Amino acid sequence: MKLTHQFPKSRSDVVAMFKEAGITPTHQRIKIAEVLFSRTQHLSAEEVLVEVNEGGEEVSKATVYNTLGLFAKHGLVREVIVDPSKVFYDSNLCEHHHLYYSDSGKLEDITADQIEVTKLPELPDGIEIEEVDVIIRVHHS
Amino acid sequence: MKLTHQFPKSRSDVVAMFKEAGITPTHQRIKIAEVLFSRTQHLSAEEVLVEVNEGGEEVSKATVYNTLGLFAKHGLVREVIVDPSKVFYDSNLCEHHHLYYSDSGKLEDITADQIEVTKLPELPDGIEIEEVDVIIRVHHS
DNA sequence: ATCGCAAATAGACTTTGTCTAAATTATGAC
DNA sequence: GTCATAATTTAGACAAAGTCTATTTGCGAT
Repeated sequence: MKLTHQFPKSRSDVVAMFKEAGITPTHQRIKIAEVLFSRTQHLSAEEVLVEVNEGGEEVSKATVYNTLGLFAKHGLVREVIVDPSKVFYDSNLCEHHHLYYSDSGKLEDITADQIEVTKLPELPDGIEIEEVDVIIRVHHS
Repeated sequence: MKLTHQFPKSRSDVVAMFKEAGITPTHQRIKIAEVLFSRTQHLSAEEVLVEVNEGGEEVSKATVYNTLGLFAKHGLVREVIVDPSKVFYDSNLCEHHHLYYSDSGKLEDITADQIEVTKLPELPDGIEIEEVDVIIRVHHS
């Protein structure tokens, strides 16, 4: 198991991640990463904004959005699109899928070994797979 | 193959669908359904609004949103959540999955026989599956 | 130290979607 | 048919997520 899959990540873990990804470790980015990687979780941008600003320091909305986008671009977090009203940022870096409770809006991880996708379609030349998302939408009966 | 899987659907097909679902067939709902079921396609609410109002008659924004939500609730269309900025309404009633081009925003169907999900996780008691979505996110390389 | 550039910021703006209160239309009883 | 009632539609105000712009800040290289 890689260091980058341990939780919570310390400030130095985060900075090491940034270095590996070629991301300049600014104060704000480190703060946001510390919030995200305190444990495996799914946070919306708004939730990150609130949590980051709970202490005294201020991080602006624009920076939170920019930074989450930057992290996603570099594979440090995963954007999970299940709720039409907002994007979730998932700090779980292991391969996995999602269980979405449409009645409560809650999102849970499903480890990769619990789902098997055995057949995928042939794709045209020049088309590259980014990700195969499996989302199980459930509700309380 | 059921009648309800033929495209395009005529006005009377649409009215029959409504009857079966217990939906009052108003003028506006019929118009919206005719647009949706002219062929298998993925339309956003905005696109439906524009298309519906291309002729002379007017259907309001609120009605389009209400109606699409109503159709989705009764299983006449499927909400596809792949793009964080808008919901797609899918008129394809057969079981299938999706291919999403993240660079162009284009959405394509993948027939059910092209993907095999052979293993699903055990779910807690009292939890009911609504839908298993498989989304293959791709881009041009 | 300072120059230059990347990053951060406030706040206006856009877009998607929701809500409300009023007007219209359909429905059922008679 | 006509009335009362309920369902549906509507315009426009509103809300929330996210983007954009112009300005400021601050770090890295020299």
